[in-house]
Amino acid sequence: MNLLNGLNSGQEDAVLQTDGPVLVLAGAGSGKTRAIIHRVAYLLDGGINPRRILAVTFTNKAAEEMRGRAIKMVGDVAEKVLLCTFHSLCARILRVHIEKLKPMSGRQPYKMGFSIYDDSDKKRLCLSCLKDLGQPHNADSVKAARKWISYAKIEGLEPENLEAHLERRGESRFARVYELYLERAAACNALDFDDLLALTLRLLDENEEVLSIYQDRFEYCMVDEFQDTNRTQYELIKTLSGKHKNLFVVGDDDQSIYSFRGANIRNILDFEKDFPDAVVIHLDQNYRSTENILSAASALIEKNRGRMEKRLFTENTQGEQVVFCTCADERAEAEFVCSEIQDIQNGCDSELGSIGVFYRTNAQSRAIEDELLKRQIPYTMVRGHRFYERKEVKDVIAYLKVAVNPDDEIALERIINTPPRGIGKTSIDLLKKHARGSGISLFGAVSELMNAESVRPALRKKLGTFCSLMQALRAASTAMGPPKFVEHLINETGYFHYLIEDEGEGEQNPRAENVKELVTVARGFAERNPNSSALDFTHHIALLSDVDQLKEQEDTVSLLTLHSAKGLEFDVVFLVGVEAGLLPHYSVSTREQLEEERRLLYVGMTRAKKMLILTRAWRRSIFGRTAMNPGSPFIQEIPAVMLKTTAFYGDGI
DNA sequence: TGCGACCTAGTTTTT
DNA sequence: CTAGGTCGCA
Repeated sequence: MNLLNGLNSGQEDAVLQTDGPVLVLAGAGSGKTRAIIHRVAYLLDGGINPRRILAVTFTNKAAEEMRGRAIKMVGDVAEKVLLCTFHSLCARILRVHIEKLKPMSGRQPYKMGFSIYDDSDKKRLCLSCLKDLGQPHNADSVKAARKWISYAKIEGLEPENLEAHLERRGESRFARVYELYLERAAACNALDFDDLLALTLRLLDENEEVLSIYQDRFEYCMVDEFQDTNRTQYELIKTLSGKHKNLFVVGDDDQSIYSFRGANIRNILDFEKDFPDAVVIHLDQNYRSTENILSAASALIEKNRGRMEKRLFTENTQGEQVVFCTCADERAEAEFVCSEIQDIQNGCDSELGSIGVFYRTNAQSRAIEDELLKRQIPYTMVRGHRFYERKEVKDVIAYLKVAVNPDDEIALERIINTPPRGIGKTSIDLLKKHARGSGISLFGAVSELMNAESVRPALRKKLGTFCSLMQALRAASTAMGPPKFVEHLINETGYFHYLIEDEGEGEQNPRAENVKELVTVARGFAERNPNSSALDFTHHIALLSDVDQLKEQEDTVSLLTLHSAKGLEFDVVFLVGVEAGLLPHYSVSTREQLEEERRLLYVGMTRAKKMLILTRAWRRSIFGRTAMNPGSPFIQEIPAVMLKTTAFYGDGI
C-alpha cells in the first residue's frame, strides 16, 4: 500500500520530512489531520517502534480518531503510538515520577495518588485562600485570582515574580493569594490543569534521569493545533523532543481562538526563531469548501493585521452564494434556520447530520432549541461537561478522590457531611482550625479529634465512624477495579440510599440514575483500560471533555458554539447572531481581541462545505431587555458580490 | 441543618 | 430572563 496515495505535494513533504524540526502552516480544510495520520503511518511502515512516536492533540476525541485512522492504514501497530493530549501525557508521566519532584520550600511534597483539580475545584480553593487571607472574596476577586494564578503558572512565575509583575497594576495582593494557593494545593496533593504541564516541565528540568527516559524514548514528536498551545506546552514539547530533535508542529495562526486561555500565536513565530533550520511547509489548498465560501472567508480574514501572509485556493466548484439574512428577532431567526433545515431535509440532498448551527454564546442556543423542538427536528447540543457537573456525580467522584488521596481537602469537604452524618459547618470549622493550627491535613484532623478529650463525645463518635468508613474505602480502592469500587462506594457510604430514600429508584429519580451511569462509565473505562486503578479512573474523568464522549449522532442537527466547532466540518452551516455586540462580542476592547473575534467568525465560516448561511436579528432580547444590534461590521468586510442578502420577518414584525 | 426567598451577574473554555 | 449563590429564618 502506498502511504502517499492521494496526497498533494505539500502533504507529501509533510509526510516525508521525518527528520529535524518541521513547521506546517496548514490553512483551514487543507488536510492537515490527514497529513499527520499519513506521517504516523509512514513512520510505522518504516519500522519505527510505535512507542517512540508521540503525537499530541488537543482533545481525547481527536486523538482517538487519529488512532483509529492510523490503525486502518497500517494495522494494530498504531495502537501503541502515544497519541494523547498534553494534559494526559503529563498526568501519565507524573503518575510514575511525581515523587521525584523537589518540594518547594514551605510546601508539602507531591505524592503518588495526586488529585487533579478542575476549574470548580480551583475556584473553591481560591475562595478559601482569599477568605483566610482576609481579602475580599466576591466573584470578581475569585475570578481575578484564578486568572493571575493561571497566568503565573503558564509563564513559570513564582509568587515573588508575580508580585513584581502585579505591582505595576496595583494588584499585588494576588501574589499572596498565589503563594497560599500553591501551599494549599500542595498540602491537598492536588494539581490543577496548569500544574500538570508546569510541574512536568519542572520535573524534566530538574531531574536528568527522568528527562533522559523521555527524551530517549520520543524519537518523533508531533503537535496538532499548534496555534493554540501555550507557553508551557511549547517548552514541554521542545524539551521532550530535545534529544532527537524531530519535532513536527502543525497549525494555522488564522484559527487561533483560545488566546483568552493563554494560547499564544507567538509560539508559531518563535518556532522559526528557535529552530532556524526548520523546514516550513505550507498547505494552502482547501479541499473542504466551495469557491464562494472560501473567498468570502478569505476576504474576511485578510482584514487581520497580525497574521502570516497566505492565500488559500480551491479547485472545488463555485457553489452557491453565501447567504446573509436579517431576521426580525431571535425567534424569527430560529424560524428561518429551521425552515431552511426542513427545506434541505425535503430536498434530500443533505442529511440532518451534515448540518451545523453555530453561535457565539451558549445562551443563543435556547431560541434555536425551542424552534427545533417545536418542529420536531432532532438535534444534538454540545455543551460543556454537563454530566460531570451534576452534584450527585461530583459527590461520588469526591468520594473516589478522598479514598485515593485523603489529603484532598476540597473533595473531603464536599462529602464529609453528604449524606448528612451530623458533621456540620461548625464541626468542619473546628476541624479546619485544628488542621491549620497543627499543620496537618483536614483528614488528619478528623483522626486526631475523634480521640481528643476536648471534643464532645457525640462528635467524636461521628468522626470515628466517618474515619473508619474512609479508611475502609481507601483499602477497597486498591483491592478492586474501578466499576466494582464505585458500586461498593455508593453503597458503603450510604450515598445511594440517601439519593433514593425520598425520590425512589428508577426512571423518575434522575440523580440515582446518574450515579448508576457513573458505574457504567467506570465499566467502559475498565474494559478499555485493563488493570487500571481507581486513581487512573479519577484522572481519566478529570481530563475528559464532553466533546470526547459525544457519540457520533447520525441523523441530528448539531448545535455548537463557534469555539467547539473548530476541527469539525458540515455540508451546511448556519451561523446565527452575526451582529455587533455578539460577534464581535460587546466585551472586546482591543484590536487583538477584535482580531480574535474575526478569527472566530472565520473558523465558523470555513467549517462549511457546501452552504453557508449567516443570520442576524434586528432586535434580540438579552437579559430580559431588548437590544437593537446593528449588523456585524465583519459583514461589511466581505465583498457584497459574494453575499446574497435577504430578510426574514416571520411573525416577529 | 435545611429550605426557601432574595439578589446578582451574565463570552468563549480543547484540559 | 434565569440560574446559581447567599443569607436568614424555622
